Amino acid sequence: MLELAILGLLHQSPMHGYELRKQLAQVLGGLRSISYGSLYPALKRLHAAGYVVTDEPDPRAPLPADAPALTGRRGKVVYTITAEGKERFHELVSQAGPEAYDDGGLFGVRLAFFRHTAADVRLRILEGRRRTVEQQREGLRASLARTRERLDRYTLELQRHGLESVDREVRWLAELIDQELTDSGQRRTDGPSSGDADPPPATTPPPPG
Amino acid sequence: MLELAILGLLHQSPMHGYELRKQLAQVLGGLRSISYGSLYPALKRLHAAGYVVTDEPDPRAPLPADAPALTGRRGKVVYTITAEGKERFHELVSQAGPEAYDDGGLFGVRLAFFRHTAADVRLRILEGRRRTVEQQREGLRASLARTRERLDRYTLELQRHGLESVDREVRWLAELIDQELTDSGQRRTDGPSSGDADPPPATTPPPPG
DNA sequence: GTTCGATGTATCGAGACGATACATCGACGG
DNA sequence: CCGTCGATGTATCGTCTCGATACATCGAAC
Repeated sequence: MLELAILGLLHQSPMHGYELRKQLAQVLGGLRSISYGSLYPALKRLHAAGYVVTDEPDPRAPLPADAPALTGRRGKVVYTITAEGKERFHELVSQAGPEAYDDGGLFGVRLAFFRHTAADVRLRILEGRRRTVEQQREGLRASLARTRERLDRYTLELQRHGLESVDREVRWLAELIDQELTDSGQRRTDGPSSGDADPPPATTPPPPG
Repeated sequence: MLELAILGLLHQSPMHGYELRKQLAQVLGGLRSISYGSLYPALKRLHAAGYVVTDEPDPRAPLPADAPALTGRRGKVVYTITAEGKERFHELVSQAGPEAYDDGGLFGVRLAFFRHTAADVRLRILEGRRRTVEQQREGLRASLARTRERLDRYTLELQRHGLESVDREVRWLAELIDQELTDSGQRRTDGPSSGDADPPPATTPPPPG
């Protein structure tokens, strides 16, 4: 999951780990943050896989009193995405299977980089996510109906609030899907409207008919 | 976190790991489930600490072709809470510090066992949680206001939905707090109403005055 | 009588987390 | 001129959780 997020951010511009973490927290909605204990190992993996390069030959060497005169040198490492990394990113961003939406966290990251995702893939992911969450909702509803008598007030409130959250997510997804359909419907009659979304990376499905 | 949940369930009746997992999923609201990879190690820890006992002398011994004739014996393990376990549970359930509400998951578990928690602790936890979530909300609001121009439609929607969720949680918590206050206010004029909540485990703060 | 799904215990490797250590930097005040 | 404070910055450690998986038993359905 981190892999996608990091590549996505580096896709825009090279960055330090520190900056990466801040942007990540921002993209993830401020709730989901990311710890260094996850970030640096992830960067190491990406580096080992050749998806990113660093501007320092070996960031590990602590320059052991050999060249202390060098002012600028103090371990800062800028990570830059490679061609392979970009390829990998587009590969990840084009996956439309259950792995893309079954987990809420990953889905969030996917959504955050939707402007790099083809329109048909976007639609399939949104609909998959909706199915998943709808099933959650039904399970929750059933469980609540079955046990509502035996539950004390607090557990009941907890379940009720959880159910409402899931319900809201379903409605939210429905809105997003509607927007997608509307957009792709009026694709040629009207220029795109909001934000800085890329000109859709092609692969747009033919308008219904 | 698991520790509290497991002890809380075993507090009601002894159980198998399997059953424990199902009940856990139910209590946790159906969204947050728990995997065996967490459950069994947790049980092992609790067993090592003396908080639970098993009905099998050593569940590890696979009876290696020694006594295969024994029909009933097939590794089922029933876990029962001990006196130390109950003590530990009440200790955990009485903590009112930030650790009780800063993490949403743990807070959910705490809420699920609120009927074992003293009224004043309940109130402090609810208010602590509200503060935490309110701060999250403000951070989110500020971040959204600061960056709303630069965000594409999808990221914007993501943030908006996240903010709304947090906002809803704040309102929900406010309702719960109101109920707590109302209840403790009319404590002697009216019998308790809903669910099977235990008669409050004492430690009720004296009515305001 | 056998195949199937629920029940049931258990471990493995991958990876995420919080805490923490360490180092540099600019700014602020004594 | 010095100290220290908070932001920036890299990195690791131990602990925990997860998903996947293996294995075994059981009742019922076919």
